[in-house]
Amino acid sequence: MARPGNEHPTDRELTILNVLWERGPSRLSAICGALRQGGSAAPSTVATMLKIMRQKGFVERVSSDKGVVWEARLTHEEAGSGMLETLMNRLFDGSARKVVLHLLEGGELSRKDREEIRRVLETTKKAKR
Amino acid sequence: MARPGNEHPTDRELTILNVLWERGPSRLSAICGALRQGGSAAPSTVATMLKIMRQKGFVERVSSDKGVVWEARLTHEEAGSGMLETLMNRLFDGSARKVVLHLLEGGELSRKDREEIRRVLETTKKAKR
DNA sequence: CAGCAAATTCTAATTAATTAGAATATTTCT
DNA sequence: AGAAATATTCTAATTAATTAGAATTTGCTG
Repeated sequence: MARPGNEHPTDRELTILNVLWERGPSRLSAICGALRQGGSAAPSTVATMLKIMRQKGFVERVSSDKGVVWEARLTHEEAGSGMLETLMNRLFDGSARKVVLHLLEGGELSRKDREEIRRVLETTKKAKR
Repeated sequence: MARPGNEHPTDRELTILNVLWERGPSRLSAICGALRQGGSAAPSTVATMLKIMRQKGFVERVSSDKGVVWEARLTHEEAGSGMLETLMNRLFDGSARKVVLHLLEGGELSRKDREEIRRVLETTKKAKR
């Protein structure tokens, strides 16, 4: 047996997905253009990547009237939830509480951020569950 | 050029690190034993993995009086912070706030968890920053 | 101490991920 | 249309990650 392949997008794949999430369905050239900001990205490289991502179901290839466009099938939301959950399980005992506390103690939240969090906590206080 | 290699431990590497974090410095056999719960783990496989992880600086090989033991050099804390930060940057605009809100809204926190979070928010309210 | 058992290292095979040059197809401009 | 520019696909090379069989070393037992 050899490596099993990741269920989540890789780091490079994410850079491509990010473009699609931001700009919506795009043609290859547009993706390459967007990626050029911040490093190299030969068109053929991106194309190969898209092919593989397509096999994984992360993106879809759609032939519109004006050539081929690529669109994300995996949503930003799904990717975020999935990857955060995996990380949570692997490094935070599967506890969302631990993740939150880690962030709170990490000092990466401004006063305003904390305000907002408190507000959300209040709002959902009486919610079910 | 080809793949650049990940700065963070891979999923499999994390399973090994988790053992070391839980049990402290361990010999290969102990690691294999711990991994056996939950899938395969040929000793030679784990050994190869440790060798690579050593090159990456994730673990250290220490010859004690009673044979070789392996210990984690990368701490649980470091791995958690680093990986969470990378994920945050890639999928949450680098915003800890967004991660927290995502978790709050995901409904994965019990009433008790939310209590604790609120308490921590209070405590650090007047802190600097 | 010989012999068995457990532990460790050596060596190598397999697959995923990443990269891009060359070839081909398409569009655009004169 | 013909040439030039642009976009896309084909093909293949390179490296990381994962796996483990075989060989070797180390430790224990009778």
